[in-house]
Amino acid sequence: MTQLPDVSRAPTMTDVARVAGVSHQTVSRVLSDHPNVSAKTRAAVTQVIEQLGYRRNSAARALATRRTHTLGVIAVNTTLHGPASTVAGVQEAARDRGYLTSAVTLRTATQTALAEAMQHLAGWGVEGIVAVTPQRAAVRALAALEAPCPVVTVEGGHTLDLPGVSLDQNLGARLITEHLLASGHATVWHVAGPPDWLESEARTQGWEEALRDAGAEVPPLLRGDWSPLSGYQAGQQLAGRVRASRGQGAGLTAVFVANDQMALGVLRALREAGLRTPEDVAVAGFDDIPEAEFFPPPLTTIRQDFASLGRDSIGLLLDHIEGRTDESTHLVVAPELIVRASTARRIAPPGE
Amino acid sequence: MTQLPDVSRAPTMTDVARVAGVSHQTVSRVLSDHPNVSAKTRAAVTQVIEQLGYRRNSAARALATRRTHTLGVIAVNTTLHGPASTVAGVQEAARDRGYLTSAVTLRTATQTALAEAMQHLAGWGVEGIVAVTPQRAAVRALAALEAPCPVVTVEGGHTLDLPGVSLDQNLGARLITEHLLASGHATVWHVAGPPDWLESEARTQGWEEALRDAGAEVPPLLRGDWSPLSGYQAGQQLAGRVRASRGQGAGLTAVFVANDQMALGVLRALREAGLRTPEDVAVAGFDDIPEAEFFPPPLTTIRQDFASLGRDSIGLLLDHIEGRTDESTHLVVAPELIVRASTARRIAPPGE
DNA sequence: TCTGTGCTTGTTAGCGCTCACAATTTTACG
DNA sequence: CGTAAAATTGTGAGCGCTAACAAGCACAGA
Repeated sequence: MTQLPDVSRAPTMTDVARVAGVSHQTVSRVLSDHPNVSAKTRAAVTQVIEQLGYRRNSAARALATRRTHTLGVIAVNTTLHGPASTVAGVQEAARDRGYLTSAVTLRTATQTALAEAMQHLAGWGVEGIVAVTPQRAAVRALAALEAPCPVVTVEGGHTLDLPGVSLDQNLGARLITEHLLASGHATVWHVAGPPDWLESEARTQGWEEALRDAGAEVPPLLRGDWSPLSGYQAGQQLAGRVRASRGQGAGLTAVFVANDQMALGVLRALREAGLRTPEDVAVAGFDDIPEAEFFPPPLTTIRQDFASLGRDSIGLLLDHIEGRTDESTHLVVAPELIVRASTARRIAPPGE
Repeated sequence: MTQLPDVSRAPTMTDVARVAGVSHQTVSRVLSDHPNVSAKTRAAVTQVIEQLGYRRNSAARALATRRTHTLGVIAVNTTLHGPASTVAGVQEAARDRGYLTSAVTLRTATQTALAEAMQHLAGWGVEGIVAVTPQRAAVRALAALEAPCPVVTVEGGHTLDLPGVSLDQNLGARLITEHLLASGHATVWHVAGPPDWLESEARTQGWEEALRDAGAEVPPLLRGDWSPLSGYQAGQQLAGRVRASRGQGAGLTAVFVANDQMALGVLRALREAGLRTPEDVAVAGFDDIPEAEFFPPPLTTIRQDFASLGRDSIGLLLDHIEGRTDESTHLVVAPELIVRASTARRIAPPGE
């Protein structure tokens, strides 16, 4: 019934104020939940806002407050499960905290590409950047760059003094290894990921430490490149060793594979070699990809909580932006061991 | 040597103007490549911009031009290869065209979730939205919503009158099917994806059409859910049929699987059943995921050019935003057949 | 020399919002 | 009741930029 202002463009705060019979500032107060507004006024304004379909202009707001409330995400390889989930987690967390995120996906993390991505984001006035950079080279390139805003890494390790958050890969590997040792295996073999990846290195380290702590023999390392094929090839080598090691001291009865995809390849190679899992060789993975539960047999693995990884990275970033902390902090998220059929307990260790 | 203005905050256009001895408007002209600026002035201004490290304030620009140059992306299931690549393609294309993108990832494409995502994006004044919604239900929900800006769908089919762009799934399926028929197979079996997915339906349709056009028998349909496990199960059924159909008219010698992941499962089931690929049964997939080339054997499949899918969707969206077209258009991207070892030509069709 | 045309530059007024402050009303309490 | 304190509301300026217009200048042709 009230007369509407010009329909040709989106209503402004002043339009709302005029219709509600208050000042534009009062409208602003209502919108930002300022305490000193009477309930009656607040209700009236809210009603007019609804009625006009008013929506705050974020550009004007950003100009006046000098805050864009926008964050940038730089990620490499977002087509893989891990990075893709992490980016999704970051975006969700940022959205919950009232920030807009914009993601830039890089094919390769060269310094040039990283610099360009930063320029792009800086041009839009992002207040902070989350960099999902699991490779050592990428983190190094990132650290060398002078950023126009705070930068937080995810899965970037804590070798350099960039603040960041990562999963406790080391602990995850220990959990897996200890679980296998506790299940009655004399030692645990390991198929690692590529050397430049921080995740890969930490998992290898955790595995080795767990073995040493338990006084178990440390078998030679096999290496893959995260792909199922490389796991398959490693699996073939392992199958050969199983036969060779039969009846000897610490036989090959358990394998910790650095990710689930490679584990898939290992499982298949073992199966083709006539070895049963877990009866002959127990196999564990890392990541808990959605398919892992349906592997033959269902895979024991480490679950990574990407949502909380995202939440923590955003929390850390906002701490820096809003000046709650100056030091470069490093948060670590605890992983969770998921035990499935591929590592069922050995009832009676045979032939030892 | 020139005196720098207050360092405590980022330099503004006026700062640049003062140092360069021109008006702020001239600086603005240089920045927006306006033709009527003398070479000398342009050079001087450019140099000062460099020197001060000046960067245009996008919020102020957006406020003055009433253009945010921001686009939204709404996607479901971005942890899968297809959607993840598509989103990356969209983001890259938008960036090339000078737009900022912000992505919202949904777990499930309910109408509520879609509406919330739109509200979020609308709050930041996005000028358009790209929705990556491969499920029929999601497109329907989207069409029912009244959007605050132009919306373009990717892989949303052209059933409803939303403009969009999609891969020619039908053609892809035909290419695969015709390739198999041309290789000497009497007919081609099919493992389809879940029924609610538009991609799945179009692939099934293309397969069926190609068979009918060639006058080939249309075998019963098997169905999976995109996962390797479901492919494995379908593969087991297929293996059973192979034995049953030996020596009969149109035997089971070729299978078109609706995506590469399921094809992986099929390959394994066939292998376990003692059947060789491609000698006994040829297998083809769809998507060309990075692993497909390394499957045992390397998989014949359909490559989807996600980058051009992204580029086209952004092109279409900007056409709508900038008023170059009013009608809802639907673009279709042609797929590419990648022939690999899994469908090697049959030299002499045995036993027929 | 004068006028007209095109090129180059400067001036002014907002875009829609928030901040700091001022003005007004209400409430509290001696 | 009166007055101080608190709560509520309004006013003006300005965030950094672009659009529209105005002004200055050089150069051509009459």
